[in-house]
Amino acid sequence: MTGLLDSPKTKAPKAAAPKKKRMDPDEREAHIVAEAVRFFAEQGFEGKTRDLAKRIGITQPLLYRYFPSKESLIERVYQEVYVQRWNPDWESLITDRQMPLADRLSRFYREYSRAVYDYVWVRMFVYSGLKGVDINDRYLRGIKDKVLRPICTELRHAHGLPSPNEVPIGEQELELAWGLHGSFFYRAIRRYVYNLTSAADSDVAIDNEVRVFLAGVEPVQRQLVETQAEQPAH
Amino acid sequence: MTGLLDSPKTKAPKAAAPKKKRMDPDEREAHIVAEAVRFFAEQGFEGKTRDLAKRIGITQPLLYRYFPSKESLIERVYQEVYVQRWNPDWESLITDRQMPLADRLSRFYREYSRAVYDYVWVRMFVYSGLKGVDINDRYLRGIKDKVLRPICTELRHAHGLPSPNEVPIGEQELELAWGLHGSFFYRAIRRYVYNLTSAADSDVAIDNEVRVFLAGVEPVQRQLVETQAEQPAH
DNA sequence: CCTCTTATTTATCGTTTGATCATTTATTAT
DNA sequence: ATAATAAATGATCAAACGATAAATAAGAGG
Repeated sequence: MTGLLDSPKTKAPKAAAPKKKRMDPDEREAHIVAEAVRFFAEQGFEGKTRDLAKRIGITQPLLYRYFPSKESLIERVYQEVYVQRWNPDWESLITDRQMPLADRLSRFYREYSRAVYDYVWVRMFVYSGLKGVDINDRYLRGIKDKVLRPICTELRHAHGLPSPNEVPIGEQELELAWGLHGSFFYRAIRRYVYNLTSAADSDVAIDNEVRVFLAGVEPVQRQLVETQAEQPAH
Repeated sequence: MTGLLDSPKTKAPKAAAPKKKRMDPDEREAHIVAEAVRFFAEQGFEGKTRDLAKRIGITQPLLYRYFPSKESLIERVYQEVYVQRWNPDWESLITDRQMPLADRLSRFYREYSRAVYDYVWVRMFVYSGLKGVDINDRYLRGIKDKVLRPICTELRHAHGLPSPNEVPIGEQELELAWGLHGSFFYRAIRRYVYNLTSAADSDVAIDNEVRVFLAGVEPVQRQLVETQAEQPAH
């Protein structure tokens, strides 16, 4: 199972620990990481190690027995959050032309939301974006290549337009797919960054967004592709 | 000119100061605020006062002659950023039925982007969202009431559907408008939070998004309104 | 029971950070 | 020029922070 970010580590978190004054090192480490993930998602990476320790129920110096520095703990937290949240099957789902495109997009965004529509994931992604960590750039490049470009390609096919081999996908055309993606992801931002609660069911909202998009995108894409065909390289 | 956030202060920033060893207090204060705005937008509110002072070209204690605490400076920065960025004319623009709806939406989002599609504004808005400052909640409530609900109402009118007085606007219906708004604002996030550069012209992208939205939204909204009419209160 | 190992704590160091105060120095008024 | 005003600096404090080292105590093995 290859993630969208290539990362070597693959380690399943252990089961919850019973009340014990002294923990097995592996257990303790897993426990620290698990709490640190939520802690930094809430407080940001400037969160204080003393606060984290208090929350875990240990003393602050104990953190330094398991991680040589705060930075290394944060590094570990990153891995914990961003690894294993991408299912490579999704790429073939989007391009599976035996299924109607509307179903493919709905299913993809429903399943993708299961992995990503999550307090920790969203906040940490935005935090690291603001801080300029390279993770976002890599990840979004993956989104572009493995989701948005394929969507454009499938739209071309559905609308009887030339394939990307014949006419490359232009910036504005790609922006259409970003629009769909944005209407999806912005809901997560509203919820987990802005803390807005919505009574609207996410799956239903996804279906509706896909319907609106597919019902309206054809003439716009057609125009963009025709323009692109005339001026292959701007 | 009433802002989307009700705020009392209205003070125009002065002109740039010439090289002078000693500044007029008003000038100096304006200068500090102007630099602090960019500084906190970059670094976040945990940015150090010493770094800020070095950047301004003054000593750190001088900040405390103009602001009693770091917190008060941040408060001032908030006001500077969020006041005067809302044009009340936009509300009447959206509801001006003498103009085609497509033009209204395109014009609104083009003009709105002039005010909001900005490094400082976007980053600070997201920062304060993560930190749980109340500004976001108030602001987005304004967006909902002054932009998204009106859009839903105008869509109802354009599609010959009952007005919100007869059938109230449901959550999922509102979510459609959030979708348009998200496809717009997510582009700003990509650029200023994730630091992704796009060759796509923003105004063109807005026009395309509005076109896709208007061309595809009708059947979905119709279905939602009909469902809503049957079950007025969930 | 005693001993050994080591997980965990207590105490503390060096630095950073927001904030204060006495001093200096540029500018204005006389 | 001289005195008065206050803008700006240098020195420094107290608390907070990441990190270290020595002391404590929980658990395993004999």
